[in-house]
Amino acid sequence: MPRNGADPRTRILNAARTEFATYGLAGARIDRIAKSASASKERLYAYYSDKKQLFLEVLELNLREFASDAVLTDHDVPAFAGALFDHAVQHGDHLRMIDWARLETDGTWLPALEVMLGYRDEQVRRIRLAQAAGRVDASWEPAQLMTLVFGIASAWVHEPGVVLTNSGGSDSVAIAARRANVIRAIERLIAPSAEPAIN
Amino acid sequence: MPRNGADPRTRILNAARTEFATYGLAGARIDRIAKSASASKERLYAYYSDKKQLFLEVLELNLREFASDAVLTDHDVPAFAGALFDHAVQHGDHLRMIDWARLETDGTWLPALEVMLGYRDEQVRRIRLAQAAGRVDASWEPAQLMTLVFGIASAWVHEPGVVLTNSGGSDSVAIAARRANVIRAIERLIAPSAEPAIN
DNA sequence: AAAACCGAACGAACTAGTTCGTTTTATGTG
DNA sequence: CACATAAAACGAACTAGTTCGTTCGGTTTT
Repeated sequence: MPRNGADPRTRILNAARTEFATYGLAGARIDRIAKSASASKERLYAYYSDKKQLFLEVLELNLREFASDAVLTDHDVPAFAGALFDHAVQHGDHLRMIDWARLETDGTWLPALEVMLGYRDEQVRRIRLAQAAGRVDASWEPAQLMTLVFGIASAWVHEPGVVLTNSGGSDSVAIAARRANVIRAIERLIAPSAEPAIN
Repeated sequence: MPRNGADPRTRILNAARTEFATYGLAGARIDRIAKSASASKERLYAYYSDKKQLFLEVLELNLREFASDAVLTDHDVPAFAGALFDHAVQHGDHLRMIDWARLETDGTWLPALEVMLGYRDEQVRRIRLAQAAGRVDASWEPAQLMTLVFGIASAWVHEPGVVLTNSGGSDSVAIAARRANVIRAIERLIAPSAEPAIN
């Protein structure tokens, strides 16, 4: 855990990332972060004013990486969903942080999430383009479809049974199967057809 | 909040339900529960040995209500998804509790979740029946489809953008639109023989 | 009278954040 | 290269506040 050649500031930030992702804002321990970063609390508070601010810094960082990692390109929504799924698998921390932020929040903070909103709106815009290109059924309301894609890509992260028991396994075979199911689900969702209209 | 004519034990349990759903295990305050239940801490610890045990009691109760509320019947998976969605809307607490339990857990507890596993397995079995009845595409692996249905039905609960900002509104019109989208998504998923089964 | 209940106080353990003396590292100068 | 000086970092103790769980005398209910 201590393998961090970087300067204390980054060491602390990295330690905070796993600490907050694991225990949340309330459950995280400042001393544990400092120790795991091989740094002193004195340094921690020299760089970050607050426990909460450090938490928000981590959250924003995660959201930023998330946003730059999974982007809808070439009107290819299934591939986009696949990228979302892969990101969720490889960076489980990011999803956890988002959940922590959602649960531990009064609704009274907007600092980091403009990142998320900008990202979301951009992808929604691209869904609209994919619809114009005939790659996605036009009867979907873009923003709603976006939410569905997110929900499907992260279904295995939030599913109560699998998740609470650690059952279902995390071996690469099972993961590949899930990924294939995600792709297939999305393909079925977006397949253009002669269906009635919306809302 | 304090209007509870019941005996202290149930008053405490009810207060604990909203407290834990709101703040989680670590964030919940015993004094707040007691006060909100118009009971004394002395009574609380007379009935419940532990903060954690009270939390688990609440969780199990929620899972039980959840399991009896949304059941797959008549091979009608879209209706099942609708029921899941409705339950998520009307009992947001239950979903939050599940998320809290997932996040705040080391993986070292099985007390309450046998409820969830039994429920899950039963619904999976019914999906299999729906497939046999030709109402659901047989090429889906039942358990995987189950997870997808859950993910779709609760997509708006977990979607980062909507959820972190409280945007998107919770008016009945928006909710109805979401519900319709859930149904439509499921219908597209399960539609039999959309794929090349050759012949 | 006995049991259930309240209210208030208390102890012990934790924890965020601060302070301060000491040590290490970086930097510049002769 | 040697050396001085300042900034950066460490470590450990300390403050102040919070919170779980307990205890106990008094009050209401049965």
